[in-house]
Amino acid sequence: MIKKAELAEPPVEMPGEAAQAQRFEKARSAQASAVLEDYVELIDDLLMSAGEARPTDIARRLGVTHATAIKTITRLKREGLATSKLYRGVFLTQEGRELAERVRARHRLVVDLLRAVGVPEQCAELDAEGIEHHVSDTALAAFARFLKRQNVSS
Amino acid sequence: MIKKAELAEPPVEMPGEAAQAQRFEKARSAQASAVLEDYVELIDDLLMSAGEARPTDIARRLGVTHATAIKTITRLKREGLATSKLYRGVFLTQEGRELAERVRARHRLVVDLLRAVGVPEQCAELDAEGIEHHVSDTALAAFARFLKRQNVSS
DNA sequence: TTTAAAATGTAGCATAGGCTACAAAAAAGC
DNA sequence: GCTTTTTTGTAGCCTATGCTACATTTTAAA
Repeated sequence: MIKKAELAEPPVEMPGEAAQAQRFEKARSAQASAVLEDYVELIDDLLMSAGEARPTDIARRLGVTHATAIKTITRLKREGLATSKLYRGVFLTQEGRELAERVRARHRLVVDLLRAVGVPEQCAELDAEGIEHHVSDTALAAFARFLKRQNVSS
Repeated sequence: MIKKAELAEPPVEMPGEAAQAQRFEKARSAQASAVLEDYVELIDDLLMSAGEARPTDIARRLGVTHATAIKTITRLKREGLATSKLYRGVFLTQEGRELAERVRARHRLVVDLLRAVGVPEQCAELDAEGIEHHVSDTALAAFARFLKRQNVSS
Protein backbone atom coordinates (compact mmCIF):
# COMPACT_ATOMS: atom_id res chain seq x y z
CA MET A 1 0.00 0.00 0.00
CA ILE A 2 1.15 3.50 -0.73
CA LYS A 3 1.54 5.58 2.36
CA LYS A 4 -0.40 8.81 2.45
CA ALA A 5 2.66 10.90 3.19
CA GLU A 6 4.25 9.78 -0.07
CA LEU A 7 1.38 11.04 -2.16
CA ALA A 8 1.68 14.70 -1.17
CA GLU A 9 -2.06 14.95 -0.76
CA PRO A 10 -3.73 17.73 1.19
CA PRO A 11 -3.38 16.78 4.86
CA VAL A 12 -7.02 17.47 5.69
CA GLU A 13 -9.78 15.57 3.95
CA MET A 14 -10.83 17.69 1.04
CA PRO A 15 -14.40 18.99 1.16
CA GLY A 16 -14.77 17.83 -2.43
CA GLU A 17 -14.88 14.29 -1.20
CA ALA A 18 -17.97 14.85 0.92
CA ALA A 19 -19.50 16.84 -1.91
CA GLN A 20 -19.02 13.94 -4.28
CA ALA A 21 -20.59 11.55 -1.79
CA GLN A 22 -23.56 13.90 -1.57
CA ARG A 23 -23.96 13.87 -5.34
CA PHE A 24 -24.19 10.10 -5.39
CA GLU A 25 -26.49 10.18 -2.38
CA LYS A 26 -28.82 12.54 -4.20
CA ALA A 27 -28.80 10.44 -7.36
CA ARG A 28 -29.67 7.36 -5.30
CA SER A 29 -32.58 8.98 -3.56
CA ALA A 30 -33.87 10.36 -6.86
CA GLN A 31 -33.83 6.83 -8.20
CA ALA A 32 -35.80 5.58 -5.23
CA SER A 33 -38.69 7.87 -6.07
CA ALA A 34 -38.44 7.38 -9.83
CA VAL A 35 -40.63 4.30 -9.90
CA LEU A 36 -43.30 5.96 -7.76
CA GLU A 37 -43.24 8.99 -10.03
CA ASP A 38 -43.72 6.81 -13.09
CA TYR A 39 -46.66 5.03 -11.55
CA VAL A 40 -48.33 8.22 -10.37
CA GLU A 41 -47.98 9.87 -13.76
CA LEU A 42 -49.28 6.82 -15.57
CA ILE A 43 -52.25 6.40 -13.24
CA ASP A 44 -53.15 10.02 -13.74
CA ASP A 45 -52.92 9.53 -17.51
CA LEU A 46 -55.17 6.51 -17.41
CA LEU A 47 -57.71 8.19 -15.15
CA MET A 48 -57.96 11.13 -17.51
CA SER A 49 -57.93 9.23 -20.78
CA ALA A 50 -59.87 6.08 -19.88
CA GLY A 51 -61.66 7.11 -16.71
CA GLU A 52 -60.07 4.33 -14.72
CA ALA A 53 -56.65 2.92 -13.91
CA ARG A 54 -56.65 -0.82 -13.47
CA PRO A 55 -53.62 -2.78 -12.25
CA THR A 56 -53.59 -4.85 -15.44
CA ASP A 57 -53.47 -1.75 -17.66
CA ILE A 58 -50.80 -0.17 -15.50
CA ALA A 59 -48.72 -3.33 -15.70
CA ARG A 60 -49.04 -3.59 -19.47
CA ARG A 61 -48.11 0.04 -20.02
CA LEU A 62 -45.06 -0.24 -17.77
CA GLY A 63 -44.00 -3.53 -19.27
CA VAL A 64 -44.08 -5.48 -16.02
CA THR A 65 -46.26 -8.31 -14.74
CA HIS A 66 -49.44 -7.50 -12.89
CA ALA A 67 -47.96 -8.98 -9.71
CA THR A 68 -45.17 -6.42 -9.81
CA ALA A 69 -47.61 -3.59 -10.52
CA ILE A 70 -49.85 -4.59 -7.62
CA LYS A 71 -46.91 -4.71 -5.26
CA THR A 72 -45.84 -1.21 -6.22
CA ILE A 73 -49.42 0.05 -6.01
CA THR A 74 -49.43 -1.26 -2.45
CA ARG A 75 -46.37 0.87 -1.83
CA LEU A 76 -48.06 3.91 -3.38
CA LYS A 77 -50.94 3.44 -0.96
CA ARG A 78 -48.57 3.01 1.95
CA GLU A 79 -46.89 6.30 1.03
CA GLY A 80 -50.19 8.13 0.80
CA LEU A 81 -50.11 8.75 -2.95
CA ALA A 82 -52.91 6.46 -4.06
CA THR A 83 -55.97 4.55 -2.95
CA SER A 84 -57.66 1.54 -4.49
CA LYS A 85 -60.78 -0.49 -4.13
CA LEU A 86 -60.96 -4.13 -5.08
CA TYR A 87 -61.99 -4.44 -8.73
CA ARG A 88 -62.59 -0.69 -8.80
CA GLY A 89 -59.18 0.43 -9.98
CA VAL A 90 -56.58 2.77 -8.54
CA PHE A 91 -57.07 6.43 -7.68
CA LEU A 92 -54.73 9.20 -6.63
CA THR A 93 -54.86 11.15 -3.40
CA GLN A 94 -54.56 14.93 -3.48
CA GLU A 95 -50.84 14.50 -2.88
CA GLY A 96 -50.68 11.96 -5.67
CA ARG A 97 -52.42 14.27 -8.13
CA GLU A 98 -50.08 17.12 -7.27
CA LEU A 99 -47.08 14.89 -7.77
CA ALA A 100 -48.49 13.69 -11.09
CA GLU A 101 -48.86 17.26 -12.28
CA ARG A 102 -45.31 18.16 -11.31
CA VAL A 103 -43.96 15.03 -12.97
CA ARG A 104 -45.93 15.65 -16.13
CA ALA A 105 -44.75 19.25 -16.42
CA ARG A 106 -41.18 18.21 -15.81
CA HIS A 107 -41.39 15.46 -18.43
CA ARG A 108 -42.68 17.90 -21.05
CA LEU A 109 -39.96 20.40 -20.25
CA VAL A 110 -37.23 17.78 -20.49
CA VAL A 111 -38.50 16.52 -23.84
CA ASP A 112 -38.75 20.07 -25.15
CA LEU A 113 -35.25 20.87 -24.00
CA LEU A 114 -33.83 17.78 -25.65
CA ARG A 115 -35.65 18.61 -28.87
CA ALA A 116 -34.40 22.20 -28.71
CA VAL A 117 -30.76 21.14 -28.59
CA GLY A 118 -31.26 18.87 -31.58
CA VAL A 119 -32.12 15.45 -30.17
CA PRO A 120 -34.46 13.59 -32.57
CA GLU A 121 -38.07 13.43 -31.40
CA GLN A 122 -38.25 9.71 -30.75
CA CYS A 123 -34.92 9.65 -28.95
CA ALA A 124 -35.95 12.63 -26.84
CA GLU A 125 -39.01 10.77 -25.61
CA LEU A 126 -37.00 7.64 -24.96
CA ASP A 127 -34.21 9.33 -23.03
CA ALA A 128 -36.49 11.69 -21.14
CA GLU A 129 -38.08 8.73 -19.41
CA GLY A 130 -34.89 8.07 -17.49
CA ILE A 131 -33.50 11.60 -17.36
CA GLU A 132 -36.51 13.42 -15.93
CA HIS A 133 -36.19 11.90 -12.47
CA HIS A 134 -32.80 13.48 -12.02
CA VAL A 135 -33.52 17.03 -13.13
CA SER A 136 -33.64 19.44 -10.21
CA ASP A 137 -35.98 22.41 -9.95
CA THR A 138 -33.04 24.71 -10.54
CA ALA A 139 -32.14 22.96 -13.78
CA LEU A 140 -35.79 22.86 -14.76
CA ALA A 141 -36.06 26.61 -14.35
CA ALA A 142 -32.97 27.03 -16.51
CA PHE A 143 -34.54 24.80 -19.17
CA ALA A 144 -37.66 26.96 -19.17
CA ARG A 145 -35.64 30.15 -19.58
CA PHE A 146 -33.60 28.62 -22.37
CA LEU A 147 -36.69 27.49 -24.25
CA LYS A 148 -38.27 30.90 -23.85
CA ARG A 149 -35.21 32.58 -25.36
CA GLN A 150 -35.19 30.11 -28.23
CA ASN A 151 -38.84 30.68 -29.02
CA VAL A 152 -38.51 34.44 -28.90
CA SER A 153 -35.52 34.49 -31.20
CA SER A 154 -37.02 32.09 -33.71
CA MET B 1 -65.87 -1.59 -13.88
CA ILE B 2 -66.43 0.32 -17.07
CA LYS B 3 -66.95 -1.97 -20.02
CA LYS B 4 -64.58 -1.48 -22.88
CA ALA B 5 -67.35 -0.99 -25.42
CA GLU B 6 -68.57 2.06 -23.54
CA LEU B 7 -65.27 3.84 -23.80
CA ALA B 8 -65.11 4.00 -27.59
CA GLU B 9 -61.45 3.05 -27.58
CA PRO B 10 -59.62 1.81 -30.62
CA PRO B 11 -60.55 -1.87 -30.96
CA VAL B 12 -56.99 -3.08 -31.50
CA GLU B 13 -54.31 -2.50 -28.89
CA MET B 14 -52.48 0.61 -29.89
CA PRO B 15 -48.81 0.17 -30.74
CA GLY B 16 -48.09 3.19 -28.54
CA GLU B 17 -48.70 1.01 -25.55
CA ALA B 18 -45.89 -1.37 -26.36
CA ALA B 19 -43.68 1.58 -27.18
CA GLN B 20 -44.30 3.07 -23.77
CA ALA B 21 -43.49 -0.23 -22.10
CA GLN B 22 -40.23 -0.28 -24.02
CA ARG B 23 -39.32 3.18 -22.79
CA PHE B 24 -39.73 2.12 -19.19
CA GLU B 25 -37.88 -1.08 -19.91
CA LYS B 26 -34.94 0.87 -21.28
CA ALA B 27 -34.89 3.25 -18.33
CA ARG B 28 -34.86 0.29 -15.96
CA SER B 29 -31.94 -1.42 -17.66
CA ALA B 30 -30.03 1.86 -17.77
CA GLN B 31 -30.50 2.14 -14.05
CA ALA B 32 -29.19 -1.37 -13.52
CA SER B 33 -25.81 -0.44 -15.03
CA ALA B 34 -25.68 3.01 -13.44
CA VAL B 35 -24.07 1.82 -10.23
CA LEU B 36 -21.42 -0.15 -12.09
CA GLU B 37 -20.67 2.87 -14.25
CA ASP B 38 -20.22 5.05 -11.19
CA TYR B 39 -17.85 2.59 -9.59
CA VAL B 40 -15.78 2.12 -12.73
CA GLU B 41 -15.45 5.84 -13.28
CA LEU B 42 -14.49 6.47 -9.67
CA ILE B 43 -11.95 3.65 -9.60
CA ASP B 44 -10.36 5.03 -12.74
CA ASP B 45 -10.23 8.48 -11.13
CA LEU B 46 -8.59 7.14 -8.01
CA LEU B 47 -6.07 5.07 -9.94
CA MET B 48 -5.02 8.10 -11.96
CA SER B 49 -5.01 10.66 -9.15
CA ALA B 50 -3.80 8.58 -6.21
CA GLY B 51 -2.22 5.58 -7.92
CA GLU B 52 -4.50 3.17 -6.12
CA ALA B 53 -8.19 2.57 -5.51
CA ARG B 54 -8.91 1.06 -2.12
CA PRO B 55 -12.35 -0.14 -1.07
CA THR B 56 -12.38 2.28 1.85
CA ASP B 57 -11.67 5.28 -0.38
CA ILE B 58 -14.24 4.15 -2.91
CA ALA B 59 -16.82 3.78 -0.16
CA ARG B 60 -16.12 7.21 1.31
CA ARG B 61 -16.32 8.91 -2.06
CA LEU B 62 -19.60 7.22 -2.88
CA GLY B 63 -21.04 7.87 0.54
CA VAL B 64 -21.69 4.21 1.38
CA THR B 65 -20.20 1.84 3.92
CA HIS B 66 -17.15 -0.22 3.00
CA ALA B 67 -19.24 -3.37 3.21
CA THR B 68 -21.51 -2.08 0.46
CA ALA B 69 -18.55 -1.03 -1.67
CA ILE B 70 -16.88 -4.40 -1.33
CA LYS B 71 -20.06 -6.17 -2.32
CA THR B 72 -20.38 -4.09 -5.47
CA ILE B 73 -16.69 -4.51 -6.26
CA THR B 74 -17.32 -8.25 -6.13
CA ARG B 75 -20.00 -7.72 -8.74
CA LEU B 76 -17.62 -5.67 -10.89
CA LYS B 77 -15.17 -8.55 -10.80
CA ARG B 78 -17.90 -11.03 -11.63
CA GLU B 79 -18.85 -8.94 -14.67
CA GLY B 80 -15.27 -8.74 -15.85
CA LEU B 81 -14.81 -5.01 -15.29
CA ALA B 82 -12.36 -5.08 -12.40
CA THR B 83 -9.83 -7.18 -10.53
CA SER B 84 -8.54 -6.88 -7.00
CA LYS B 85 -5.91 -8.34 -4.74
CA LEU B 86 -6.31 -8.50 -1.01
CA TYR B 87 -4.94 -5.31 0.55
CA ARG B 88 -3.65 -4.27 -2.85
CA GLY B 89 -6.63 -2.28 -4.03
CA VAL B 90 -8.91 -2.53 -7.04
CA PHE B 91 -7.88 -2.38 -10.69
CA LEU B 92 -9.78 -2.18 -13.94
CA THR B 93 -9.68 -4.69 -16.75
CA GLN B 94 -9.30 -3.51 -20.33
CA GLU B 95 -13.08 -3.57 -20.61
CA GLY B 96 -13.39 -1.63 -17.38
CA ARG B 97 -10.97 1.05 -18.57
CA GLU B 98 -12.84 1.43 -21.84
CA LEU B 99 -16.13 1.76 -19.98
CA ALA B 100 -14.57 4.33 -17.63
CA GLU B 101 -13.42 6.40 -20.59
CA ARG B 102 -16.85 6.35 -22.22
CA VAL B 103 -18.53 7.23 -18.95
CA ARG B 104 -16.13 10.07 -18.29
CA ALA B 105 -16.61 11.55 -21.75
CA ARG B 106 -20.36 11.29 -21.44
CA HIS B 107 -20.31 12.94 -18.02
CA ARG B 108 -18.30 15.88 -19.35
CA LEU B 109 -20.61 16.30 -22.29
CA VAL B 110 -23.72 16.26 -20.11
CA VAL B 111 -22.27 18.83 -17.73
CA ASP B 112 -21.23 21.04 -20.64
CA LEU B 113 -24.67 20.78 -22.20
CA LEU B 114 -26.38 21.70 -18.95
CA ARG B 115 -24.05 24.66 -18.53
CA ALA B 116 -24.67 25.74 -22.11
CA VAL B 117 -28.42 25.96 -21.61
CA GLY B 118 -27.95 28.02 -18.47
CA VAL B 119 -27.87 25.58 -15.58
CA PRO B 120 -25.61 26.90 -12.79
CA GLU B 121 -22.27 25.15 -12.53
CA GLN B 122 -22.83 23.44 -9.20
CA CYS B 123 -26.32 22.31 -10.13
CA ALA B 124 -25.05 20.99 -13.45
CA GLU B 125 -22.54 18.76 -11.69
CA LEU B 126 -25.13 17.61 -9.20
CA ASP B 127 -27.80 16.75 -11.75
CA ALA B 128 -25.40 15.24 -14.26
CA GLU B 129 -24.58 12.50 -11.79
CA GLY B 130 -28.06 11.06 -12.18
CA ILE B 131 -28.83 12.18 -15.73
CA GLU B 132 -25.76 10.82 -17.48
CA HIS B 133 -26.75 7.20 -17.17
CA HIS B 134 -29.86 7.80 -19.25
CA VAL B 135 -28.39 9.74 -22.15
CA SER B 136 -28.22 7.64 -25.31
CA ASP B 137 -25.46 7.86 -27.88
CA THR B 138 -27.87 9.56 -30.25
CA ALA B 139 -28.64 12.29 -27.72
CA LEU B 140 -24.95 12.55 -26.87
CA ALA B 141 -24.11 13.18 -30.50
CA ALA B 142 -26.78 15.88 -30.60
CA PHE B 143 -25.29 17.48 -27.48
CA ALA B 144 -21.87 17.55 -29.13
CA ARG B 145 -23.25 19.19 -32.28
CA PHE B 146 -25.13 21.73 -30.21
CA LEU B 147 -22.08 22.65 -28.18
CA LYS B 148 -20.00 22.98 -31.34
CA ARG B 149 -22.53 25.40 -32.83
CA GLN B 150 -22.60 27.40 -29.62
CA ASN B 151 -18.84 27.69 -29.48
CA VAL B 152 -18.56 28.70 -33.08
CA SER B 153 -21.19 31.38 -32.78
CA SER B 154 -19.81 32.83 -29.54
C1' DT C 1 8.58 -6.12 19.00
C1' DT C 2 4.50 -5.62 20.77
C1' DT C 3 0.35 -3.06 20.64
C1' DA C 4 -3.05 -0.01 18.65
C1' DA C 5 -5.36 1.56 14.63
C1' DA C 6 -6.97 1.12 10.11
C1' DA C 7 -8.44 -1.57 6.30
C1' DT C 8 -10.63 -5.53 4.54
C1' DG C 9 -13.74 -9.04 4.41
C1' DT C 10 -17.93 -11.93 5.96
C1' DA C 11 -22.54 -12.74 7.83
C1' DG C 12 -27.01 -11.57 8.38
C1' DC C 13 -30.80 -8.37 7.84
C1' DA C 14 -33.94 -4.98 5.31
C1' DT C 15 -36.17 -2.87 1.28
C1' DA C 16 -37.23 -2.43 -3.55
C1' DG C 17 -38.39 -4.29 -7.70
C1' DG C 18 -38.39 -7.92 -10.79
C1' DC C 19 -40.41 -12.84 -11.78
C1' DT C 20 -43.63 -17.38 -11.91
C1' DA C 21 -47.26 -20.07 -10.08
C1' DC C 22 -51.42 -20.59 -7.73
C1' DA C 23 -56.08 -19.05 -5.90
C1' DA C 24 -60.16 -16.43 -5.96
C1' DA C 25 -63.48 -13.12 -7.60
C1' DA C 26 -65.72 -10.43 -11.14
C1' DA C 27 -67.12 -9.76 -16.00
C1' DA C 28 -68.34 -11.52 -20.34
C1' DG C 29 -70.36 -14.88 -23.32
C1' DC C 30 -73.42 -18.55 -24.32
C1' DG D 1 -78.05 -19.11 -15.13
C1' DC D 2 -73.93 -21.46 -16.01
C1' DT D 3 -69.41 -21.56 -17.95
C1' DT D 4 -65.37 -19.41 -19.51
C1' DT D 5 -62.28 -15.67 -19.55
C1' DT D 6 -60.26 -11.80 -17.46
C1' DT D 7 -58.79 -9.46 -13.61
C1' DT D 8 -57.04 -9.28 -9.19
C1' DG D 9 -54.62 -10.74 -5.41
C1' DT D 10 -51.15 -13.78 -2.73
C1' DA D 11 -47.02 -16.52 -1.93
C1' DG D 12 -42.51 -17.49 -2.64
C1' DC D 13 -38.22 -16.82 -5.04
C1' DC D 14 -34.35 -13.95 -7.07
C1' DT D 15 -31.00 -9.99 -7.52
C1' DA D 16 -29.31 -5.48 -6.32
C1' DT D 17 -28.22 -2.23 -2.99
C1' DG D 18 -28.21 -0.49 1.28
C1' DC D 19 -27.07 -1.33 6.45
C1' DT D 20 -24.78 -3.05 11.19
C1' DA D 21 -21.94 -6.16 13.66
C1' DC D 22 -18.20 -9.14 13.95
C1' DA D 23 -13.72 -11.33 12.48
C1' DT D 24 -9.39 -10.97 10.45
C1' DT D 25 -5.32 -9.02 8.52
C1' DT D 26 -2.28 -5.46 7.50
C1' DT D 27 -0.18 -1.15 8.58
C1' DA D 28 1.41 2.24 11.77
C1' DA D 29 3.01 3.65 16.25
C1' DA D 30 5.02 3.22 20.77
